[in-house]
Amino acid sequence: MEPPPPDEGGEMMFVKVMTDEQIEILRKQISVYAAICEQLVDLHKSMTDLAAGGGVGGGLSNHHHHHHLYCDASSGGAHKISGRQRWNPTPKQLQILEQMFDQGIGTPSKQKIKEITLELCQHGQISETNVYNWFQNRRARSKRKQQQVGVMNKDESDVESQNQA
Amino acid sequence: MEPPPPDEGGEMMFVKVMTDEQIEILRKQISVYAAICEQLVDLHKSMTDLAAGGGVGGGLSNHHHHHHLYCDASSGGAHKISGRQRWNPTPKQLQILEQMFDQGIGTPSKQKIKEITLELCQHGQISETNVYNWFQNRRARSKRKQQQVGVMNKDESDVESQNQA
DNA sequence: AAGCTATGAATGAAGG
DNA sequence: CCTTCATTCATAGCTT
Repeated sequence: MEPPPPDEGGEMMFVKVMTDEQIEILRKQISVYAAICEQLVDLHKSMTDLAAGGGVGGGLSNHHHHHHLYCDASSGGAHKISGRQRWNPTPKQLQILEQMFDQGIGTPSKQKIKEITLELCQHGQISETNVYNWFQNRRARSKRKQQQVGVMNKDESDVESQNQA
Repeated sequence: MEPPPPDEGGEMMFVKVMTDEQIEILRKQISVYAAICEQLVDLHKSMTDLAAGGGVGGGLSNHHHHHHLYCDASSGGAHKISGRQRWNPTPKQLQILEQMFDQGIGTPSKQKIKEITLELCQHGQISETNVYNWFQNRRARSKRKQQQVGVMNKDESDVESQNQA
C-alpha cells in the first residue's frame, strides 16, 4: 500500500476531502475484505459439509486476539474481573440488524421482535430486550446524526428541520 | 455501498468531499468486514486445529467485545484515510464550557445546546454533538470522581490551564 | 520509543 | 418515542 498523507494534522479541520486515490484505496480495501470473506465462507461451508458436525454451533463468538493491550484494564482505574453484563452484538448480528433497519422496519412489533431475536440467537446470545433497545437506539442515533451535518456539503437528501421546545 | 461515480465528463476537476457521517459509514463497513474475517479465520483455525487438542479455550462464557478494529487488515496496515480528527476544544471554548457547567446546567436541552454551539463557534470549529458529548462526559466524569475513594481531594477546575491551538 | 493519562466519542440500557 | 446515564473504545498529548 502506498499511503499518500497530505498531512493536514496540526491544523484546523474544516472539511474532509478525499482524493481519488484515497477513495480508491478504500474501495480496494473493502473489496479485499469482501473477497476474503467470500472465500472463507465458501471454504468453511465445504469443510463443515465434510465434517458434518464439527461442533461449531454458535461458536462464532469465540475469539481472542491480542493485537493491542487495551482489552479492559487500560484506563479508568476500575478493573472488572467479573464479566460484563452488557450485551455486545456480534458482527453477524449487527449485519442482520442493520439490514433489517435499512429495509424500513420502523417499529418492530412485539411479535417481530420475537422473530428477530430468535434468528439472531443463532449467531450469539441475545434477548428480546436487546433487540428492542437496539432498534430504539438505532433510530434515535440516526436522527441525531442528521442534526450535525448541514454546514458542509449538501447532497440531494437529508435536509431535515427539527423543532425544539 | 455507495460506489463513487466515475469521472463525469472529464473536463472539470471536482474534489470529493465526504461528510463525517459518510466517512463513518465507510469505517463501519470496513469494520464489519474486518470482524467477519477475523471470526472466520479464527473459526477456521480452531477447526483445523481440532486434531491438535484445540480445546484450550474451554470456557463457554467467552464474550466478545471490542470489535472496533477498523483498518486492521491482515498486515496490510496503514489505511487511515484521513484519520479521524477528534474535536479539541480551544482554551476559550473550554473556559466557557466550564463556566456553564459550574453554573449548574446539568442538562442543557437541545435548544440550549444549539445556543452554546453557536456561541462557541465564534471561538473555533465546533458542532452540537461536541457540546453534547462534552457535557455528558463532564458530568459522568464528575460523578465518577466523587464516587471513587474520597481519600484525596482532586481539584478538577485546573483543566483550563492547558493550551491548545 | 513506549506507556500512561485525560478525554472525545460510541453505544447499550434505563427512565420518563 | 425521547432523554439521560454508565461503560467502554480510541486517541492526543504528556511523562518516563
